[in-house]
Amino acid sequence: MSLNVDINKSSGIITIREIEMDTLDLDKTFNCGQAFRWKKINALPGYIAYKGFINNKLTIITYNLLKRELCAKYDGDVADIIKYFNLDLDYNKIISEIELDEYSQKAYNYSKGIRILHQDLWETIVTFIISQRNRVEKIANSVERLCETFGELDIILINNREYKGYKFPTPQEIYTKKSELYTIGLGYRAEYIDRLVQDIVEGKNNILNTSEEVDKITLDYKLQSIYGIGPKVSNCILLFAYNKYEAFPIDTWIGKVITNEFKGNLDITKFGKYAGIIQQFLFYYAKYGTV
DNA sequence: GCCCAGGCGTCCC
DNA sequence: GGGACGCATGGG
Repeated sequence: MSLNVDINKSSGIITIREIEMDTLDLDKTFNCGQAFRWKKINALPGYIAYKGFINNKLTIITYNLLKRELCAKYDGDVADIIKYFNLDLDYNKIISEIELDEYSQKAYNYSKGIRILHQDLWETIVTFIISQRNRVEKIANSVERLCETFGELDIILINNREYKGYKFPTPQEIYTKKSELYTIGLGYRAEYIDRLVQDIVEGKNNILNTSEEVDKITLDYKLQSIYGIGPKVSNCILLFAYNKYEAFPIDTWIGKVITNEFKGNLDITKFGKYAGIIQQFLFYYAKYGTV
């Protein structure tokens, strides 16, 4: 599938045209619980705008509802934006090839517009370690404090207006003053991050050097051998960072869906190799769709 | 104050 | 290998 792309040389703004809301809805995609650092910012009428990070570079993303254009103020290549949003994946085609049961169909109708992002591995590992037994709103606060405490300030300029944000800290940046992990309200999860940071910096853990070509089983094993990462967090990392779409995280919400809607027995293989996308629809519908 | 959250490690059988 | 149980915080 070919994308209609344009780059404005003077402003450096990347525009990707003909992006439909029902295959990329920024509000749903950024707030569905897969990413925790995108913040909605003021925009002109007819636009949706967010501030966040892509490849750990401060980025402003806007969507023009009328023209159906996605814009990115991003210091890097167009390919990075396409990769981050997985824009080369045709969601309509993928969904049309899955036989949805009645409940999954309802979940899809409610959730369409969510795309699984292709997020930074290290950031995803840490944020989903923090996510365990936690609330989405609180996870975002914890991650933000982590970035403010250990990360580097990034600033970009659009029309003479400054936008600021703290980058996600590297393992080394955390390691150099890691005792502060215990002062920013992470609870018992601070120790998990502490040990992982130490193992990575001391060369005892090479998870950040693993290729995305490695198979899901091997990656899952490597992830779950990390102290503080179990099946659920591992599946989130496999899905949101490695984009292993067969990954199907089962959390409390999906657990409730399986119990209440599928009589305790859901065969996820019926969703095929993109089951993880359906999982996200089910999660979003269960959490937000049924008041 | 009490309850709970995109779970996991540790016992114990 | 499976089922209880405790777990640090902060927000409602």
